[in-house]
Amino acid sequence: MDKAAMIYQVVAAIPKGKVCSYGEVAKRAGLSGYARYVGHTLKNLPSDSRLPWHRVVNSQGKISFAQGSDGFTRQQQALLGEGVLVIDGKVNMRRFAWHI
DNA sequence: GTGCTGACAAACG
DNA sequence: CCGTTTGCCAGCA
Repeated sequence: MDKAAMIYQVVAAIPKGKVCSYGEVAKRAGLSGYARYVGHTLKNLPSDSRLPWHRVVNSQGKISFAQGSDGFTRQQQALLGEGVLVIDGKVNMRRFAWHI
């Protein structure tokens, strides 16, 4: 199984309305320490991919894009659309963090 | 092969 | 809470 494929599986398994950190995704994919690789993989996603990449944030619960950037806005809107509260680019991990 | 970069993370101060 | 430092791994020039 390809590493990228493992990451896709984990990201695709994140329930709607929940979020997960890059490090967590990497761990659940059996790729401990590959947090940065997860970011690299999501960045390379084809535009026609239906992967819920917007449910992945950094360990601080913040969107890993510069505020005001295109990616930032799209991710924030996608999360808000699922009922995830995003304030100042930060997600309330207490309520929306995904854990098995 | 070497060195820098990046949608990261954890530990410090 | 914020900035810095160190550790990580893959991709690219």
